[in-house]
Amino acid sequence: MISDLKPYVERLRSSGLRPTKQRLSICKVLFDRKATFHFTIDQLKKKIEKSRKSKISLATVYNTVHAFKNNGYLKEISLRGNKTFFDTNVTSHYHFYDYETGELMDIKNEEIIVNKLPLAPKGKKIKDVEIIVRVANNNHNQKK
Amino acid sequence: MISDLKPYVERLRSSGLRPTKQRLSICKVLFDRKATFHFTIDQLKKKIEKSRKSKISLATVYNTVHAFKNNGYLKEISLRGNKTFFDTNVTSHYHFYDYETGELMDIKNEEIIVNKLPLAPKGKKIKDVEIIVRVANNNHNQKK
DNA sequence: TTACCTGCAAAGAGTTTGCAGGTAG
DNA sequence: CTACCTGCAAACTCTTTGCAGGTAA
Repeated sequence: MISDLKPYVERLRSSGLRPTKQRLSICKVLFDRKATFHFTIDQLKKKIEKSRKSKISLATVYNTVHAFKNNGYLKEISLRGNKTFFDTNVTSHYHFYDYETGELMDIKNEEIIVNKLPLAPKGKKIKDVEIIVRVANNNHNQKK
Repeated sequence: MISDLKPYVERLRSSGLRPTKQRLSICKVLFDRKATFHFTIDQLKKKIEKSRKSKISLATVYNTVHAFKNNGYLKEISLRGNKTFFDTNVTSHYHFYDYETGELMDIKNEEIIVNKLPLAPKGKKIKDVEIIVRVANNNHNQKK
């Protein structure tokens, strides 16, 4: 019943982090899953605490998540508002964002076809293209 | 040399706001221009204060900007990080975002062609599609 | 005169940082 | 043993709110 921790240790090491108990609990919540996981730091912290049945320091969650992001194990998503969202799906894909629920959903890469992209400003290069498709119920009023 | 204030008064009234001196200075900075203006509240406040040569309350800038946004005179832009950006260009268009300078630039609507969009989740309707094309110098390292 | 507005300051929300005691290697 | 890590709390940044005095209609 003990899950194999080697891949987590490896991800931590390659991100420049020592594999500690706390960080292994973070990894379990992040990477031991089939479906994509979209989260804010706060949501992640609560999930980890439920999973390990004890508190974890916010600072530890922050530094681990940021190290994973900087090493390509997590993606940060652009959203309006002042919360930072992360995504365990680091492959190229886009998102639905639901106004009412605040939920993010993946859109498979092949479900959006972009046929023309602009030239980057001179001296610059395109690094990535992010697409957010905002959805709401038909009767939803987008104004606050 | 006195610019015609009528259109500003109208925008304010139609947003449910009384035309006060402070709000007219906000309008001048926002709408008396040819090129698109992308800004954070803080940048806008500084610009207004330079333009009118006296302080303006942050609360006034916030409530006016939010009223304009809710009435379709300003657009809010999705970006990573915890700052809220606004755009005076409310027509359909997309953005370049420069990693190095933190600058936003408009992309004309016709410079991106999207040929396929996913179906919205059932019961939902697509409200808008936001595209951010991130650019950087060729030698830029995206990691922090 | 009444309802709304301004400016200030305090309160909130999210994120980052500093440090003393603890742990991995 | 040394360097790194954890947990806590304080500090920061950005945004929102409450309120007393002021202004538009």
